[in-house]
Amino acid sequence: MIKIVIVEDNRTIREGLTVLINATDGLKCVQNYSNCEDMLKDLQQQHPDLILMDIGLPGMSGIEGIKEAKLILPDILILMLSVYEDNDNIFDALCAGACGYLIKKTPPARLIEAIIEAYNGGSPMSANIARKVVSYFNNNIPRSENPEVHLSEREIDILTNLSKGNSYKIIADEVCISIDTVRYHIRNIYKKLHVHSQSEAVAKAMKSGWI
Amino acid sequence: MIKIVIVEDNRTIREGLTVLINATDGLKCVQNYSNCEDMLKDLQQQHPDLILMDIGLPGMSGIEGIKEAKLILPDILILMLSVYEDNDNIFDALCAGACGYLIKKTPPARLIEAIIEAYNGGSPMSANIARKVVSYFNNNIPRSENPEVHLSEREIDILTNLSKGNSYKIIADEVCISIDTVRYHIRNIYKKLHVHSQSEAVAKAMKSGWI
DNA sequence: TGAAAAACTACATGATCATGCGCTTGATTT
DNA sequence: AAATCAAGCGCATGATCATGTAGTTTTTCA
Repeated sequence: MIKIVIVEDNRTIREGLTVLINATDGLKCVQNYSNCEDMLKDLQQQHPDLILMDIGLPGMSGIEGIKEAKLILPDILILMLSVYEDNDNIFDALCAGACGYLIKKTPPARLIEAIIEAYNGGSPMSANIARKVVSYFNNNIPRSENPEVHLSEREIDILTNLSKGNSYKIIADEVCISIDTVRYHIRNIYKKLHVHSQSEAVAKAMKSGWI
Repeated sequence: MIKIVIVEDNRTIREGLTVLINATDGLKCVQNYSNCEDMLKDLQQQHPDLILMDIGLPGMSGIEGIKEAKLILPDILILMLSVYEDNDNIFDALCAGACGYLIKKTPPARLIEAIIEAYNGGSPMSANIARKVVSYFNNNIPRSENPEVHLSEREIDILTNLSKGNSYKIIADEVCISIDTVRYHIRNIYKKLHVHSQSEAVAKAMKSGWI
């Protein structure tokens, strides 16, 4: 059961959303609010999984609300639901900690889908929102942690296996090479990453996004 | 009619995709290739709307291929179709000019949807790809999968030490407890996380944002 | 206050790891 | 054709780990 709270000043929309969510198996709207302040007061106690948040609100804006909510519950998922599609609002929301961004005319079925997607580790965005986010990368090149270090496919494969707790023997079987070759690759990984243990290698690889 | 070309070295996949696309109203695969070089030669003449591009290719990589293709047809839409889900490949692809990124196990129906979405100004991404892209903007700690699992300060301390490559002995000194106590804590960590090795524990802890 | 829970210490042992050295093979470069 | 290189394989060994059993001390809270 995914526990949801809604922050939306328009009563019709707010109540419509509540009904929609409660009509869906696996979702429950535990509370709805017309402003951030009231929501924040209850947040600790309600402990929802996800907040459906409007941006244009009386009092504290939705963007501010995200930041405050994240301070109280750092793992809370926040899905923006907004009429605005300008870059400023989109990027401010994402920077503040939103994990998805939908425009208000999103059809109900897609909205439900998006909530579930967010809960399962995704980042649902309306089509043109996603394009704007991707466009941020398209031209400029803000890459990256360790540009000169390059790990081969095999090496990434082996690191991934290590992160799953597989022993050399099991990795050898998994990847269909001998255990000594596993050792060979791990040696090279250690050299490239300047580490001397599995855990350190896995940690570094994860931090750099290789696995 | 959306004109598509495919670049994919695996013949089975390539032909499967071609059949899938041609079986869909409004889509047409005008040509398919097993490598970027051949595709680039024809690109000007074929003038497709969208390229479905693999990353791991013999010869020029998919990433390089994007850049070259964009030089020839700056408005071409490029949808990556890759087994890789690491940040390097994702962001390199997006920076090079891809407008979407799907993992290879995407079901056919979703793939068709994604092509149409891309054509209509969207940026289709597989769920966890989208999350990684969004995470670039927020310092979002990925939500812990097991909210009820609680690690003590000591345990997090020790996990952090492991991720830095410290041995039990060194951790013992660092934290000022005996090496057997280090073992004791690590046992408990393993139990809580249901793992049986340092690497797996570190991987899980990082994924859950504990360290 | 007294019992339970959490934290810590200790010892033992088979399994696994980190790393040194050396070999083969096929692909790429010169 | 020789040289270089990446990938794979093999052996050896001291170090380190994973886990079982068994205690003690400290904290917590009913």
